[in-house]
Amino acid sequence: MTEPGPPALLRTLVSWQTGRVSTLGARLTAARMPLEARSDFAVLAALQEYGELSQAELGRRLGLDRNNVNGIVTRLENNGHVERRVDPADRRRNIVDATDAGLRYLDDLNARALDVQDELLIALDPGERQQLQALLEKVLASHPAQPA
Amino acid sequence: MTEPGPPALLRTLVSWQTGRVSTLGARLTAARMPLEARSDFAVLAALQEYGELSQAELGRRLGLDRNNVNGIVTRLENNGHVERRVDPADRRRNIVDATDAGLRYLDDLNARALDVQDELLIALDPGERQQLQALLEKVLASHPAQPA
DNA sequence: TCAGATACGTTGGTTCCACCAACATTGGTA
DNA sequence: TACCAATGTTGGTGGAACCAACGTATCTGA
Repeated sequence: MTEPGPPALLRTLVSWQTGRVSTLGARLTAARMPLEARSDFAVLAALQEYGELSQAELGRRLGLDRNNVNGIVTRLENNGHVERRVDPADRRRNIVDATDAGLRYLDDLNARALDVQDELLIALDPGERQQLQALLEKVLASHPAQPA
Repeated sequence: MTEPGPPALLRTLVSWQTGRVSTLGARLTAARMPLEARSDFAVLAALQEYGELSQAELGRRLGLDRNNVNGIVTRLENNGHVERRVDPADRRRNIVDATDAGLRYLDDLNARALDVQDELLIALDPGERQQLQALLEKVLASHPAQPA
């Protein structure tokens, strides 16, 4: 029987592998929530951990560029998950802060994200999951998160 | 000074990490070749390793759906990297095969892909790279490559 | 045998995301 | 003061994963 696996040139290419795993994650995510919720999750997680931030700073911390941050924040604002106001100390900036509803929304999204994670990594034992996460973190830490 | 790192909720989420690493890989790739070459690379790698395949089988082995395979094969055909003919044994199928020029193109793309890989994984020693690759492979192997 | 289900390729369209370009406003600096 | 940099905003491009529908060809089972 023909093994329908990917060719070796791809199987050994981390940049290809991560793309596939990421797509798998998106697919599992889509089964539980609208796909756009992933951006919401990232922004709300940053606001929860760091408190209020400007849009540009959100972009820098999350690796998103400021064009996209704008759209995400607008969506969150329309849904009451976030408040946006001009920074009186620097009127170029918009200060973004999570609302209570936003934090509840975050908790919900986080629970679903952990479910996805479990399903995605079903083949790995806890030690391997920890290893994988640490290696990916190391890779990311070595590259500046460029966009602003 | 404020550490501009991503929040812990994301840093520990493999599905988010892989997305970021994949984006980094795409960025490094884009610096060396047109982005669309990544699809070309995948298809040509499969043809080199397995020989001629139908479009549907290409999709199954690579995890692409047949709509996108069609576009990629058309592009490769227009550039003389691939030949496409109807399977006489099953006239529903198109048999796709790499040309000599296509295989040379593949070698070129592969060399660049390995350069990208080196730059992407600069923070990992050879043992860690091997570990990361093996863990990702294990994750992928546990999930059926769905599209056709 | 033949009628229905299935597989394949193709076209056309949607959504998400990364990215680029340009602009007005505001703040910092030489 | 004159210049430059940062910010938010709008509008647009391209890649990739999807979904829907269609015609053609093959297979299956009644």
